Amino acid sequence: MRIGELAERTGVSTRSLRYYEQHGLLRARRSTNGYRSYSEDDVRLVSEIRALLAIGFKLEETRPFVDCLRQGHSTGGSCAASVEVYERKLSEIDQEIRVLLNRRAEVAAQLSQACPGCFVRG
Amino acid sequence: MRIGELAERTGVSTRSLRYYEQHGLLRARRSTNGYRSYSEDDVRLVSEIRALLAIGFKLEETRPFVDCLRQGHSTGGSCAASVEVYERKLSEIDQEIRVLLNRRAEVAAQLSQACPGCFVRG
DNA sequence: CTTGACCTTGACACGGGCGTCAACGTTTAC
DNA sequence: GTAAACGTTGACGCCCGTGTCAAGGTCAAG
Repeated sequence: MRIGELAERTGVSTRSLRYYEQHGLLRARRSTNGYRSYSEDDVRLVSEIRALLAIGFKLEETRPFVDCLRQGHSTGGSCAASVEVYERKLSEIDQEIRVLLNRRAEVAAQLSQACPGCFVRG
Repeated sequence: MRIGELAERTGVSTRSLRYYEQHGLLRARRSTNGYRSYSEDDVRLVSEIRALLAIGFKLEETRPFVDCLRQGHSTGGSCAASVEVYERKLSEIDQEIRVLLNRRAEVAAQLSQACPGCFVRG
């Protein structure tokens, strides 16, 4: 299929698909006219990328998952490198949560000082 | 005092001070030679801005606090507009925390599926 | 042949706060 | 006098994924 159909089937803009390719995450055969040509596997691959981006992964972090799929695994997360990224991401998220909790406490403290009558739940 | 001294006393780069001025948060008198001239009050003002930025405020969101200080209040948070920003910020932070918690759960779920032996605390 | 839908590459814009450099004026110290 | 340290404005870069536009090639339908 061509890029337009892949875009439609995955819900991803052609701009993004070309961007993924530019960064080596998506590879396309080329037709004789120069058009990109994709297979069914690429639909899954793009879906995997989007699913990861949706839960806060950076594009670069999806690379191990993409490689994993290319190596024939049914799931992008089945490889050791992917598991490592999962675990690293977990700790990053935990760290961000800690930062936000600290910020929240700080803001709440300042608010209650500036406005003693304001009740701050939490 | 001139910009270099203000930068040193507040620990803020001159670049940042000019940036704040460019966005109307900091105002400087000008000496005859064109140099910016600051007062003691500006030290407090810059400190207020930095304290707010440090807890996740956007620069624009510090404006009510700055205005509040300019109106003679001893604390930037003593004005109604500031309190509103505090409260809005609190709910924004809460929302971000919820998003991160959802992401964490999602990542943990995918990890435990990809690697059943991996123990995920939380 | 023309129209229009599709494809190609390349490039600019965004947001946000700041680093950093250029090119130049001023003041201070020697 | 001159060098160093300071000041000025203006501009570009960064991150990062995407929108959007430009200028063109390709193909199917009429």
